Amino acid sequence: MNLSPKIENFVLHCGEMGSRWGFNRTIGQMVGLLVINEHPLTANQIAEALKISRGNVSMGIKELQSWQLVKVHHVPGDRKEYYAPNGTIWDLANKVFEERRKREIDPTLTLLRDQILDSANSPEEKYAQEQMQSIHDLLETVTKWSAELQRLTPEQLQSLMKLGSSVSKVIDLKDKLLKKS
Amino acid sequence: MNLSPKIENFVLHCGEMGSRWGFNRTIGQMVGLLVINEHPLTANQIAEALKISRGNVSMGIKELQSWQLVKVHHVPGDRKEYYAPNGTIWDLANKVFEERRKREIDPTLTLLRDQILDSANSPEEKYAQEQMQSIHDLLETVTKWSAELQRLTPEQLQSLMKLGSSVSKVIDLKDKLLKKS
DNA sequence: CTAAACGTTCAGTAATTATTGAAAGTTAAA
DNA sequence: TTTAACTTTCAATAATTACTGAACGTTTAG
Repeated sequence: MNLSPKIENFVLHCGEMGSRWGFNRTIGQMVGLLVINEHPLTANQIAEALKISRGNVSMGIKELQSWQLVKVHHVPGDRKEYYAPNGTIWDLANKVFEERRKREIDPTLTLLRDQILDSANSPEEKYAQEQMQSIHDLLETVTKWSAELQRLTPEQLQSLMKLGSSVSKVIDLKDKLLKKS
Repeated sequence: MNLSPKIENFVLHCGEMGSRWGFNRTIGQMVGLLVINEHPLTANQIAEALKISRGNVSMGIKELQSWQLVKVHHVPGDRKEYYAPNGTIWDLANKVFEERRKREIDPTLTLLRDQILDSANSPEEKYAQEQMQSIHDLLETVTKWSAELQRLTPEQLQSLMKLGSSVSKVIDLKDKLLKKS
């Protein structure tokens, strides 16, 4: 496993971005490495390519599996496990998006639902309650929207995104549209 | 600054979520505190409420300003600075979203643009190139889409998000719609 | 000009998070 | 059943990130 400079560059970049995408540097590099290689890699190949310990690879793979970002391949007559990205680039991005929604939004939504049920017993709490309600409504809207997007086929999604500046036209015609349906 | 249990609960939760939203625990708490309080707070009030040092508040405010999440108020005849959220809940969410796009997507887009210009000189690089192109296209689509969403008024945005399950109908009618415009 | 009241900076330290590597677990061939 | 070829786990440690508090900077009132 000797990476060409171009590929190494990409992998290192994924490492730097790793923590911003929700994992850590090593796991970012692992994603980059798996995505950029046409063929599945063994844990040892990953350890060697990234110059990290075998144990670290094992933990990283475990984490990536919890995000559903990798799948395991087996070669007949070979006991090693071969790891590959679990789907296309598009699929992976979707999974990251979904998983982050679960981690970044769902817990707050749960908390807010509980808090809102309690009644306020001071002016400060009254205001706090209102703010919590706003946050709740926002997050709920985002969650529903995100569920809708997940239901679309990749083609529909691309189609929607490529609407671009005509999005506002769509919105303006929404009412007319809804009457038809 | 003595927080009621309910409010304290919310603030602590914001702290726990802080790092998932892109900052750290203290800064998460600061956002929570500012949002949940009807009136702007001074740095000392923040320090006291969150039981952190004055210096930490100063650094936190600086960070929040870089995200454009707080604004400063002044009271005539009072030298203290009063901090408040920079807009509605909706505005804040938008700013976090936008800032995160800058940090999580833009640097990768820049890298990929450069890498794609270079020609591949081996089969592995050929494949790598294709993958990078896919990632690039995906990120570019997301970036453009996000720019579109930023251009909408909050009302239009809400309206779009509330389309819910009729999103697919909108997409299916896209062609018809585009012909009209 | 001086002092008081504020804000900022940053070196040192504390807290958290990531990594290693050795030990233990698992599987299957011989 | 033994052994070899793997994977996993986790305590110790390294690396990173966050926080404190003292020193310094700035502004204004007296």
